[in-house]
Amino acid sequence: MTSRVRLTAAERGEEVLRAAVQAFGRSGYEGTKTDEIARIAGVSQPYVIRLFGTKQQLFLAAVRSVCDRIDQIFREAAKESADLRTLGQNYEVLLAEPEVLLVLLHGFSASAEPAIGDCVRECFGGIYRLVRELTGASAREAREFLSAGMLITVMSAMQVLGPNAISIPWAEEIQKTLGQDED
Amino acid sequence: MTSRVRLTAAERGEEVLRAAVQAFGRSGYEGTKTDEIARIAGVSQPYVIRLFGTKQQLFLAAVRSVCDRIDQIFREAAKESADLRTLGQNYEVLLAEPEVLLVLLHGFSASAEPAIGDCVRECFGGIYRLVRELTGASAREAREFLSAGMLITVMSAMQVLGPNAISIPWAEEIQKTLGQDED
DNA sequence: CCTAGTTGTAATTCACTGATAACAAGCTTG
DNA sequence: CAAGCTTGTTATCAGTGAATTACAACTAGG
Repeated sequence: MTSRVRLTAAERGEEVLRAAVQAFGRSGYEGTKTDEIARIAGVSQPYVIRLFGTKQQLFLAAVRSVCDRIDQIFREAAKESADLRTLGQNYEVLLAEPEVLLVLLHGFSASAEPAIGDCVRECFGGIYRLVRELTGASAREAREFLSAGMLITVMSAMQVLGPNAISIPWAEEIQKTLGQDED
Repeated sequence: MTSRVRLTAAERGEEVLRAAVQAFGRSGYEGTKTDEIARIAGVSQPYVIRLFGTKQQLFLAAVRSVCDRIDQIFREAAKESADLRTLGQNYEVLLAEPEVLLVLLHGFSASAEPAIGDCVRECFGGIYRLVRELTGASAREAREFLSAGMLITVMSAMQVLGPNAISIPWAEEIQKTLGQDED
């Protein structure tokens, strides 16, 4: 019926994964229906399942995908200048790709599910280690850095930060302090 | 069948609300079934719905409830000593009541739902304002304080902080830095 | 060109879940 | 003690959503 082109399973899988990041970012693990992911990707719902086995495996793939993206951003930032300030500025760039932060947050939230918890702990631990390696920051400096990142993440989820953010006094007050020195 | 005592709707509502905080803390908004809440509270599932109207309204009540709890903890802490350090130490006390932090986190995650977003923004804004009022902290100090709180919250969700936390090197490294001075 | 593998869909299943309705039992107040 | 309100349950429904199965259409290699 459709005049869609045929892709290899790997290519189609990439498209579905991108759709999954969008959808999971909006509605979380439990809240997202595989049907919705299929609709975004432009394929049928059963095919989404066949490509990834289960909804949970697709979610894990989405979490790993956004962690890779964060990894990538930090590595590129460190090429410019290997300090926390530069990494932080680039983390805020992620506000323009809200799905990335949101999938991460939904991963935290779904950590009670054992398989998801394992994956999320590994990913977050990886980011912590990467930050310290790239910048040579102390544990405490890295902790403060990640803390700020977590606030940005939850504020993004609350839709008070980033593009098309709801304008609220307290949120703007906090936002103004984000550009300031960390030490 | 049961030899349960009859309570007033208000009293039973309190019990159901406590059960809801437990359940939503574990499984989030979408992931928690009203049936599970009913089981914990020891009442039938339809009664849970009748007491709160909808699952969403019950979730909102749970979010407000944990915000009140945080409010309460900060106010009590400030009676001892009205500074961020004292408030922070008391926030860490919440690690012993993980449901509180987890419901808050699940609230952030579910903020895409308009009614939930409104409620969560109001609650979080209230906490920010309260912290500043109680301690006289600057916007930036308050932001750093809340940032640390958010990291504690997500680490609690990842089960790497608090009682019966999974032991992981990077998590313990971060935890050690939490007691240190903030400035 | 035909056959075997690959990509994809339609139809269906089946367990589950929030919500409603109808009903039962207990209190309380005149 | 009867009538009416409150507390609570059982039965049920209508919708849904992940997963399975069977099938169709395309493609490539011999």
